[in-house]
Amino acid sequence: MPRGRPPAYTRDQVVTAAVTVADTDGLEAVTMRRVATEVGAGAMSLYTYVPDREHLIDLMVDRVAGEPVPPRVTGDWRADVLALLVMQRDLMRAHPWLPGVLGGRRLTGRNLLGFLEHGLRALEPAGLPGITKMTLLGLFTGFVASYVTGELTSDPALAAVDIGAAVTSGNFPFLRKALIEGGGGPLEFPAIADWMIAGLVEQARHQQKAG
Amino acid sequence: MPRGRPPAYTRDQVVTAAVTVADTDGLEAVTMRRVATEVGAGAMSLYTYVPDREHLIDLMVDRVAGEPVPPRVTGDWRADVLALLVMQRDLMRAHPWLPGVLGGRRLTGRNLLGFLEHGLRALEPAGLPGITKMTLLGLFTGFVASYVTGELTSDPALAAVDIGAAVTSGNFPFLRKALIEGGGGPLEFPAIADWMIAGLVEQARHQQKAG
DNA sequence: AATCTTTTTGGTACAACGTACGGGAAAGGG
DNA sequence: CCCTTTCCCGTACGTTGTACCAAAAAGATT
Repeated sequence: MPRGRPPAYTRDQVVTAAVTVADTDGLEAVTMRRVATEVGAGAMSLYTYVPDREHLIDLMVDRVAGEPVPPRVTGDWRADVLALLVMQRDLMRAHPWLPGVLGGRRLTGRNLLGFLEHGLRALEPAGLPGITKMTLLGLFTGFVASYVTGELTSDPALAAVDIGAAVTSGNFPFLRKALIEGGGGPLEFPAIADWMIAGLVEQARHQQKAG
Repeated sequence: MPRGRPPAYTRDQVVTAAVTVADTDGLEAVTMRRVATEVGAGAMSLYTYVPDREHLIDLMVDRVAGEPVPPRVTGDWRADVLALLVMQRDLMRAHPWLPGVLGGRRLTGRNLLGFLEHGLRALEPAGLPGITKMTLLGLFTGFVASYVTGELTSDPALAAVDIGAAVTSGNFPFLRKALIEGGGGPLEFPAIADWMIAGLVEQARHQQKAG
């Protein structure tokens, strides 16, 4: 039987509140005080459930990583990995703060490790060293993150450019032309993701043979 | 002739100091007070040269983007873009804070626009709509950033995983196997970057035809 | 020469942040 | 009934970005 005063909240509540705040008001709104208020607790009470803010973000990542149910692995590694990346993309679009916190983050938590496990299982038939498979999965996820970041900035490149400066001065003729001319819808994610998967795996095989 | 009290410092000095601080102590060490101290000015004096910290980071990005001299465009778009990406990678390794701040940032500044211009010029012979070219360049840069982030975390995947938890519990057999088995050197950047460039451009062409 | 106008300097100050500290509260075990 | 353990959370401190303003330093004007 547990001794001492029983907890009034749970770690899950805290993480859930943090994710909700991040989803609605962005990651910078995830302050200890704000999350505590959302939970209904005092600010310092959070530290019973979480060692610090950085760790809380780790938990947020692992939380949302547990939302989607990964599709069955069929044995067709190319299709299986593609399905995984499509899932990752959907996840990042549902939680726009996710791509931004993924870089360089330590992989902790059951769900995140589960993601990795699933990817490794999907890549198994491709026949590569384990470390190489992990490297590839990291590259894939990074690619998805940067693709989604582009998507979320609403119009990948156009909106991100200080158009006035570019077009006014005559110093950027190609940029000027690219901005003026229209055409060319957005690149479809599944197609380019599929290409990436096949291409990088093939590359890894080549380098394996050569090295 | 300029009226009023003459400035004691320059915007360039401020940005240089900020970049130096970021290079040596990381981006989180780039505080207004710290940069001001480095310059030799009072903290609030920085606001004469820079509207706020976020803008200062924009300027830092544009500053380092002006360091390398882009190689000549030869007309072989595949090789030209590859040279550009190799240059980007070197730049990010020299300034490890760079990959982390690139996501979703507005493209401002002569040097950054120059980068884009150079990429567009290199991609010109590939024959694609301007917007598509810009989207591709964004994807390329994102890929380089995530590759370098993996590199800088010292061992792409291995170090990033909480090994103990994975191997101890029997829940992650594939992960366990991947961690135990050795082999497979790191993927060589130029090779996979080259593959990406060729593959994505080809994909974009296909989608252009279909759409 | 004296004053006015314009611009930069940097000290003071404030709100918001993460979080260390510690006293009080709430439970079970003796 | 008290002791031990655990949790709650108010107070407080150091650090952050930056608003505000008086003082300083220059050219322009009289």
